Amino acid sequence: MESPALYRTIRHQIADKLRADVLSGHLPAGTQLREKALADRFSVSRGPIRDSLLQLTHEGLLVSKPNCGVMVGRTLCERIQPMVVQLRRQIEAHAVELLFQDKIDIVPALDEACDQLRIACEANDMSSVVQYDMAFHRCIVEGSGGEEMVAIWLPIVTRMMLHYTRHKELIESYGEHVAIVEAIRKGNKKQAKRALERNIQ
Amino acid sequence: MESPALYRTIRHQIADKLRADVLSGHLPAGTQLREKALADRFSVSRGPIRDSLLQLTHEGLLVSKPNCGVMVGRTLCERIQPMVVQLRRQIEAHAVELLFQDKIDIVPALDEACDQLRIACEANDMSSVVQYDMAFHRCIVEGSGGEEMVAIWLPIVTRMMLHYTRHKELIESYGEHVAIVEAIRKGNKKQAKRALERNIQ
DNA sequence: TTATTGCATATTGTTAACAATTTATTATTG
DNA sequence: CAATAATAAATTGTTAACAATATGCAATAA
Repeated sequence: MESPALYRTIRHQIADKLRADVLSGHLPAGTQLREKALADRFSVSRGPIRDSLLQLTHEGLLVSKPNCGVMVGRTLCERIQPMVVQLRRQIEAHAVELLFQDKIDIVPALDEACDQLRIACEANDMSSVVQYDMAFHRCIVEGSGGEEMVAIWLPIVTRMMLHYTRHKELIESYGEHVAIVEAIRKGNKKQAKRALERNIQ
Repeated sequence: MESPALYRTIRHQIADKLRADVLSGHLPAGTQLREKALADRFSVSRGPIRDSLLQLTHEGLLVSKPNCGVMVGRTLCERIQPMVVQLRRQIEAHAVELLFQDKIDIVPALDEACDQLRIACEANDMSSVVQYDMAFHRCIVEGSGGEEMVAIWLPIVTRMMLHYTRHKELIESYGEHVAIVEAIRKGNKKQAKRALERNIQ
């Protein structure tokens, strides 16, 4: 899900763990997170914990109140939800456009993400499902537009992923992603965009 | 530019000052920022400085390399620039749609922002120009979709604002914003969207 | 009984010292 | 002289203690 060079800093590892906990629904909306408790749990001091909480707050998973700490954010406001879906579709469609335009091959990376997604789906491991679902789409965005494009895409997709309960059967999600990678493999741009649009809702 | 309750935490004040320095071009791209130097300059310890740098890194103004510190980011990659402009136009157009739909009145706030923008333009104070230009558009976005919409909009507009050198004459920028607020005041939705689109490029 | 005030507790904000890592310099060797 | 290795300086990462702020509870008054 992250850069190839494995995490160096503690804050990244902690942020990843907390992110998975929030996105998988293991930490319900409204849950208060205490710095001291987290510091004890991860066996570090409050410094790196604060860094992680600050990061997740910026990602939109946590909401902060000065001097009062942070809590897990609520699901995306319905008022702007349609616009958010539209923006994400547009970004990823544009990403596909760039990939085809510059003949960038990300199929191996997508296959890898798909495999991990399938394993997570079969194991009913929500935390991993969310992680690899995002990793799949991140491949597309990062491959086409680099970190700068990811930075714009991330706050949007993160908020959409807050409480991932769209699919009755997780394996359906896997199928949708297979369809996307197959279209890209065939070089069928239009079909790839359609498959993406179907997956993003 | 921020919430009505004036800043309580040091990191917010420092982040605001540094943000203005970067966006106005006072700190050129590639400039290395040292925690110790900033701590001395603002007469605080490195703790709040680190928080501020982390925040600005997430906003896209700074780029970080672990164990090596942060530096001022480069201007937006041309490859994705057209998409970014398109996304921002779409967000703010949607914001106008919501404002009209729910009859939310933000004209007084826009007038206020316009006044401050005019003063900054006349004084040729780039730092303030950028600040109040963003504040103007933030009124529209926050008024229609709240903090959640701002969080999605901010990474986009921040990257567009990196090195604000579009206008030969700053006062032209002021005029464009007056046109926007006048259209909204008249209740002319279409004209408001057109004026926004002209301003966003 | 209900609301309010004051106090005790808990939590975050800040600081300064220490540890680990990176960068720059200098010495050494082919 | 060029390239490399060892060393020194500077910088970031982390920790723990202290200060400021907010929360919860009990005592008091209306």
